[in-house]
Amino acid sequence: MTNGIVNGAAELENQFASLGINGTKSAYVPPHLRSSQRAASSPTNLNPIGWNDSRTSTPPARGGYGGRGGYADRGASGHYSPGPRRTDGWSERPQSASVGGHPRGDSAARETFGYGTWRDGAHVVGGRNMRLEKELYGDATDPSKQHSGINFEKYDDIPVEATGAGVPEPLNVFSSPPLDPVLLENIGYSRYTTPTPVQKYSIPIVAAGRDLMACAQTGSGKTGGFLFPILSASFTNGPRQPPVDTQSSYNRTRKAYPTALILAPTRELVNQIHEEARKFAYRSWVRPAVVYGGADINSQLRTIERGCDLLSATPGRLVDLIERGRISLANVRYLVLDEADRMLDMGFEPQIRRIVQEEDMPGVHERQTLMFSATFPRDIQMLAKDFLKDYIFLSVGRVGSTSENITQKIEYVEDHDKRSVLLDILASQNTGLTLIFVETKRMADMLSDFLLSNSFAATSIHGDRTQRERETALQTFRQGRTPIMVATAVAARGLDIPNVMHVVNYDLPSDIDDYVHRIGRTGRAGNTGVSTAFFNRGNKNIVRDLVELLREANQDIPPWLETVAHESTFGGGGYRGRGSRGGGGGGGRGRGASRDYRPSGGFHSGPRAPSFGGGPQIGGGYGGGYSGGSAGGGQSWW
DNA sequence: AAAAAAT
Repeated sequence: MTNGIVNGAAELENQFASLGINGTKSAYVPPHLRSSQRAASSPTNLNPIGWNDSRTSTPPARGGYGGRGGYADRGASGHYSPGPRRTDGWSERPQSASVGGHPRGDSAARETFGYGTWRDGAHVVGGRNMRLEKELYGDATDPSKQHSGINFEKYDDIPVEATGAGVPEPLNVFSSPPLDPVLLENIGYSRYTTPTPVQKYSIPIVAAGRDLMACAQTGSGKTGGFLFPILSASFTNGPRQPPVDTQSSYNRTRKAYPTALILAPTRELVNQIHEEARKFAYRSWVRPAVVYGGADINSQLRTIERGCDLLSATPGRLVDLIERGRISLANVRYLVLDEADRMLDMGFEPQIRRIVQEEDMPGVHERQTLMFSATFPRDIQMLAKDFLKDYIFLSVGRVGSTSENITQKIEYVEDHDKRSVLLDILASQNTGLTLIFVETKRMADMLSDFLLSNSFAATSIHGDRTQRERETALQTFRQGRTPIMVATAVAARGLDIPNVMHVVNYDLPSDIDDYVHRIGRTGRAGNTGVSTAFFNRGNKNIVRDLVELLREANQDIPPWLETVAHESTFGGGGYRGRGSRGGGGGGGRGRGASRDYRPSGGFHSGPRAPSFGGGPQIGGGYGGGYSGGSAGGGQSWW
């Protein structure tokens, strides 16, 4: 219900207390008083040789931060917009600290306005910047900033299985160690109180230097699950020395050498990850950056010039920038593949393999690799085999559907009745955001036009809209200015939009995993949500999985739906398999496939991880049985 | 079949 969004300083204090920031001994010391202390007392060289970064050892080397207009020129949509125009174009040089003529162009000012640096083997933490804090974290009343970091009591029920050799103990509170104190503060500002199950495991796993393969859905806190340990280690270890690049001596343009690379399938998703990264990198030396297609490449080039330590990217644009010689992966120490199954579905495998295996990225033993995927079919297993080493497999139970905080309704609606039924639904509710999923881009346009013409403030998001339109749509939806958004699959996964009260599957997907992801846009952060699906004869292919899912989630199942499920199971027309990927063997099934196929440590085969959720597991469910197949003329119930 | 993603 109430998701515990905090208000006021008292509450914030509580949170700090629960974060262990007060420590066991002394009272809370405000960060701006602590930073000098820390810098002074921090051990001079914790790091292996080669981690000291010449770029940051002289203050102006990262030029541009003070010289730009500061943070204000980051658009409200969250991505960087071009800073004030420079007359000298690209040729900003270290000594031109005052380039742009901004009054805050000196290094001291730079470090006190929310940005830290790394100097002489020590982390020099930046001072607080209230304006930036408000932008990053909002305040307790800003609904568009509310986040699922809060109120995770519900999440304690979510089963987690960690398998592999030497699984470290999970971490039950955010604490230092293992987390860097600066990160802990930022977690506090973000009003995260308790690690989610995936974070409880991923933090110690990554902190121990291990690779990770995690089957977890969005809403499980997996973004924090990889950002926290990566940023924490980065804060502590400092930057890496960029390799000597022969080009740079005669090339005026600088090349970016990120130490962490995060790949994700959609532009909005990388943007969202980037925004999270900005929150947690606050006041540290780490400069998060983001690149994706559809946006002006030149402004992206300028922003990565200003710092690109943790890069979130869609594969296509990243390859482009590598080809242009503007990004090198030689310094990558952490690689994250988010929504890996989705990326393969979208045909990114060649580009991903190119990025990971055919460019200058360090090999699997020289980096840490984390893969996140909702499912673990054969092709993801292959990817894991190639990209990971001796990884720990983490399986996190389904969040949205099994935790029962989403009420799922299935309505029988013929196609030609959908519009009017939708109007009825929208008219009968008055608060919260409604997200409507359709199958085609054309339908998304048509439906949002229709809603607008019926005086509903609606917008739409799909791949044929310009990136600017997409971002505007998302923004106005988040803010509640257009509380209805019609979306295609582009918005099905990963997007974290607080306060989505209702998800309408105007068109049902044919893949149950897509359905799970879609309804997972509501009921987040322990809130309750409602989902309504319009079902008709065109959706027979999902009915069996759907009924099974509803049953698992203790939802009411309309009797007619049971009938359809029964008919489609035994009456022929059996829907086989799940689309393109996977192929048989161990992996085929969506939910059943999210398990470690490796044996304990060695390399025999056979599933090992205990299962949860009660669904059929590998080899069960679909495999045998009714292979009768699609022909079998069995007539359906209608 | 559609969607997404580099131009």
